[in-house]
Amino acid sequence: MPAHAQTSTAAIVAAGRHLLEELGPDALTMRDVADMVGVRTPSLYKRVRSRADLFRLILEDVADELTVAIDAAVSSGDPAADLRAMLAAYRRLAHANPIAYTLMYAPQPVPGATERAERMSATLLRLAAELAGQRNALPAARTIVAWANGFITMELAGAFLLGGDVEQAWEFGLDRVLNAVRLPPPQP
Amino acid sequence: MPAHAQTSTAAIVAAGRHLLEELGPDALTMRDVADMVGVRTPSLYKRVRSRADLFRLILEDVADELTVAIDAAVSSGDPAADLRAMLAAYRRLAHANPIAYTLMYAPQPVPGATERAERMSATLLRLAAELAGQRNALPAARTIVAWANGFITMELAGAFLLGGDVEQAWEFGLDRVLNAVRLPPPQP
DNA sequence: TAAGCAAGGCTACGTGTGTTAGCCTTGATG
DNA sequence: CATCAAGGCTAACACACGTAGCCTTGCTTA
Repeated sequence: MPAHAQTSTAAIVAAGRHLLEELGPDALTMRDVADMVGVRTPSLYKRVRSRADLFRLILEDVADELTVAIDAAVSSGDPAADLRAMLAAYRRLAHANPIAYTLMYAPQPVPGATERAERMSATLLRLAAELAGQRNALPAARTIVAWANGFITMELAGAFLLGGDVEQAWEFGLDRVLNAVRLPPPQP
Repeated sequence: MPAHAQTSTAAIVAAGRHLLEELGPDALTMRDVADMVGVRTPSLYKRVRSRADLFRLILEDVADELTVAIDAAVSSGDPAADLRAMLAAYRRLAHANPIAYTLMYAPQPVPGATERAERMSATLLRLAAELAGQRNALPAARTIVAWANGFITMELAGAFLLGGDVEQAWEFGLDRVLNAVRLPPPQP
């Protein structure tokens, strides 16, 4: 290796993540990232293809953390309890990285989304199968994750504006949704 | 009134909406909007404060359509049936305007979101109260709309990658969630 | 009817950002 | 010791948003 590298892809991604969460997507400029890691702007392009690519790397980084946190939260063996712990961990990380989280479900999905989704889905699918039966595992998992994702997205967007206790609404929804997917289909 | 206006705020918003849905947020440039409505770029600033303001106007426009579509869908008098129709209309409009829809729950919420949310919530809250009782109306409404929003967000982002029938998953979740919010709390 | 006036176009320009081209230093390697 | 490429750098381009300030137009009113 020639001359000592003054930065690294990891440092660039970390700086980008910091700027993104601290000041929002528009404030994530190549200039400011370069300042943070101690090089001039064009040097970033030795590590990162483009600004869009940097966004992709940042979201991958957060997605990786999400996967790890989710898997670490599962332990008890009881599917309902495990799902509660998993979704709590999911929500906690989303709160810690609100902007990146929201961007993960933005239009123009980034390449590599498929693999990411599969990694994140494995544990969920297993638990959903235990809870709702193999036959309904996929729709049950989709119902659960749709509810959780929707709830978190809305609270992060500040869409829960009518007062009331948001925490209570989370518990309410969690109880009801987990219960609902394991019941037989309702009668009209 | 002096010299004939060659464009209008409505035309600008319509052009912006079209560009946004057709080519994505990055392609929504003031230049292209101006071309579409037949004026030069700086003339847009007589009607619109900034590009961010144009985004705001576009999202308001879509939100208004959403509100109208939702209210028009409610008719039968049966709360469950009305909710099904309402959510179907909601989803249909989201599919017709996927990028704008996703942007509505993006970071950095736009001003005016409060009023929008209240307008959109009125019907939902009434139906939720009929279905789940006055006491649980708010958390029930939040559970329903969180599920629907999450489901739609994920399918628009292409996050349902594991195959299976997405339509069936929608029906599955809809049945289960509507049923769940009117039941008494589950026993552990 | 003629003068005034402001809405709403326009051109020209400044600033900031992403990105590329191409050079130079550096230190590990044969 | 000579080579060589990784990884810095400066310079410059393209293009976007946004502002300044002018000019035309046609309604309004004395």
